[in-house]
Amino acid sequence: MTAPLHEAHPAGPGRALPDTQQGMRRRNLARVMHTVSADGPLSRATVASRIGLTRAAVSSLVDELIRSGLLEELGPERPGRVGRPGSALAVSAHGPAGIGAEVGVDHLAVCAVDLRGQVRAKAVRHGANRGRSPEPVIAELTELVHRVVAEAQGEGLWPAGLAVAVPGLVARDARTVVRAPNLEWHDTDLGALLPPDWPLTVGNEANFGALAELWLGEGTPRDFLHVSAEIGIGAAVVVAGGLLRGTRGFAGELGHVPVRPEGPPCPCGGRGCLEQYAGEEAVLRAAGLEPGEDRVGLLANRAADGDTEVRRALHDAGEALGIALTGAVNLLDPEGVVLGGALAGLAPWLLPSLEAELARRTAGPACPVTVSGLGSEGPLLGAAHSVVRAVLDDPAAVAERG
Amino acid sequence: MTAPLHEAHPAGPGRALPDTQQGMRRRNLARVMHTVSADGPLSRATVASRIGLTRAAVSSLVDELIRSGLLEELGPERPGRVGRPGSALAVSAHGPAGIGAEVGVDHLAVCAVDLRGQVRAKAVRHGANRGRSPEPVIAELTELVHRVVAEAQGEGLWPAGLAVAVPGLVARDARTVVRAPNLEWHDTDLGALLPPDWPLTVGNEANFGALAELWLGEGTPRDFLHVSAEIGIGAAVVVAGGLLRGTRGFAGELGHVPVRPEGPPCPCGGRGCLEQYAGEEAVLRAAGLEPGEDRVGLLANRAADGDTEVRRALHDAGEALGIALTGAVNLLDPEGVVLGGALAGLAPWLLPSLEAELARRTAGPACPVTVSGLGSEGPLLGAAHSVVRAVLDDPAAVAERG
DNA sequence: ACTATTTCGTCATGGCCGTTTACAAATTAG
DNA sequence: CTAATTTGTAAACGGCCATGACGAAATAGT
Repeated sequence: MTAPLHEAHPAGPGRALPDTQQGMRRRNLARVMHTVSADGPLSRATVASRIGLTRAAVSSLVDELIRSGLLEELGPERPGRVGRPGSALAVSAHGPAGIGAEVGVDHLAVCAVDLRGQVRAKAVRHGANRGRSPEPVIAELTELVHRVVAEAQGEGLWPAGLAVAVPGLVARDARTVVRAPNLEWHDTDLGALLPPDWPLTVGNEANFGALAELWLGEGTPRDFLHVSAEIGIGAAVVVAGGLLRGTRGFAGELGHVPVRPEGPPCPCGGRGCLEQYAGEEAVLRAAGLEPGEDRVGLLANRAADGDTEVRRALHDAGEALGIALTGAVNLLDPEGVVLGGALAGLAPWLLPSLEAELARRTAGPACPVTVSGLGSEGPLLGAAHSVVRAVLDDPAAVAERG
Repeated sequence: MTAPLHEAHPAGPGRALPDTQQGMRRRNLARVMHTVSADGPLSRATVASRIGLTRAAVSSLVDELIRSGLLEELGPERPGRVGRPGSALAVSAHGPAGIGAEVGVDHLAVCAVDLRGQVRAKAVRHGANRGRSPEPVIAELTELVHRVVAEAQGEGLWPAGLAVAVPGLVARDARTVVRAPNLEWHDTDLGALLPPDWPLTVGNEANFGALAELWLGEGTPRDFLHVSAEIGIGAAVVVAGGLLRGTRGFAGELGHVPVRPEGPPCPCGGRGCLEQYAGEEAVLRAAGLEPGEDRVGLLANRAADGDTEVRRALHDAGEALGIALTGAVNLLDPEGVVLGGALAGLAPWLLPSLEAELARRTAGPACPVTVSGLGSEGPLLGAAHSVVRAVLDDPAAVAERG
């Protein structure tokens, strides 16, 4: 019953439901959930006027949602205005929870997020996973999932689904990891390894990071480009509040956009790809550093210390990013560009040259570039929230499992 | 009541309607129209099973559509199978018609297309429009519209709306031409100049061309990139069967994607933009030709004659296109790339180098590049069909006007 | 303090719409 | 010529939202 991640939100809540009365009911349940979730505690009357139904209809919908444990009645509102005060409704803090998991290159993490968006349980396990075979890694992850679920259940929550963020390309079935270079995994079906019988979604780390930015970022627009560097350089394209995945699920490969057509050869077969200028390896080499643990932190420290070689390397990387982004911005006309993942930490030294290139090459006002405020938690939160969004999108489907 | 063109189709038929019983009815009317329109004559029972409603419900919907003149009963189907034969339904050939218009640099054209997609009336007027002020041009266009509408009415059709394709950027209101360099028009509100009281949509020529490709092309995928060169070089991005317009409506500016970051300066402010290598002016200069009338035809003729200078110019342009498209393909992972407009006619000499670059720079199988079969009629047909699609998307809205 | 006013939530009624069930019509298979 | 199958329609049914009325709970005015 879990729709592919990328199709969960292109046209708003629950658009895949049939056009029969039951489908209408389910869509309206979803609209109530979305409205209450988005705009805090709300009275039935307010919800009614926002979504264009009558108070009576909303009353009936709310009753059903309360019976299912998805909505809670908080009690009478503070009056303020004339008239009988409404009864404040909020999304339940004791209903379903979204379980998010992340397979990082050197850590595993799992968390549970309730419908209000609060992280209610979390478990992390450090240790390098590069080169380990999938089975033991997933076994460890499964153990963390069980621990987090137990903790969440202690608070009255129950798991509505699991979403796993991995640093690699994921097939459109949202279960199979096609290629994860930094883990050295190929064509691995995580669905067979992960035990839960509740809905499972596997997705690309950068994509979940972009969704976190969309759902959690302050003032994030509904059309933007999210650029992150973990495995090479990836961009997630968000259009109309939904992720653009591409025909094969490979959209957003910004790392292989040509920056200088006759530049250094790239493993992809091309020449002068962005990764040859702004990829982790390229930047470390240009900065005169050896690859090793926590390379990004090292770069940031050296740059902060005023290391000219490192600063020059980051300056040049920003320039290349600016050139590649100029192409992307011309093509997509997004409302903004967000730097996330490792790029966020290096932004102070990347941004000047990046923005200069972008401004220089754009006719009108340049596309604003901002830095993600979610730190390294983006993908994990995005994964957990994707499950929560699925509940909001079709509350009727999940209510049956309560 | 006319939705902006680009939002007419992102999520299928009539998705903006309210979730009330009447909205449900309207959406189901739309689904019946779309089904019958797409898959030829169909019986009520077949339609019912395709869209997942019961025969009784479809009967009622079809009755309403027949009464409105949007559907026609063709008579009993040829039996073939056991059981009572169904009664074939087809979209009406005597109902509403979409009026499409095109303001070209050296011609004006108007046509009427019926719900079946047939061109039923057409009028063209040759003559250069470059530099003329909008008023007299629009007056001439209006006269052509009246003539075509009269002809269509003679065949029992009535106009359901007008869509105008212009070679320039159009504001999101779908009425105002922000900038049309080849016409030398700026900030012109065509809505004020065009008389019809039926719905009006003004759109970019390249976008309408891409929609024509989407709706009329043989085997055109639902996710593709349509590249055309009339004013500079424009690309239309089609995602999930809908046009991607961008925040300001400027998406698809492929012409200003950087190809060689330190190449020749471009009026846009950048350097080495695609237009500096594959733009009309650049190609003519490289080929050693003077700008003048029918420049594209001249290029094609010379190339066909084996003029080495021209062939080299086109080879180089194809190379630059290939580089720019590599970036776009990496970013969007489309199912294919379609060359339209003037590029279609020059394809034989552009394609080899274009495809070579694309293949060289892509890891997996290269994105297939095809050539539009619609010739120069794409934008005009796309405009007319956009009106037809609007009717299919909300038949109830248009039935009232019959 | 008391009344009028406003707003909220609910209930009963009604209308719209797709489903279910039943049936006549039209064809093929034997 | 009968049995089987499929189509289209009609009537009864049930679900769902709209409408209108009502009691409840607050404010505003006297």
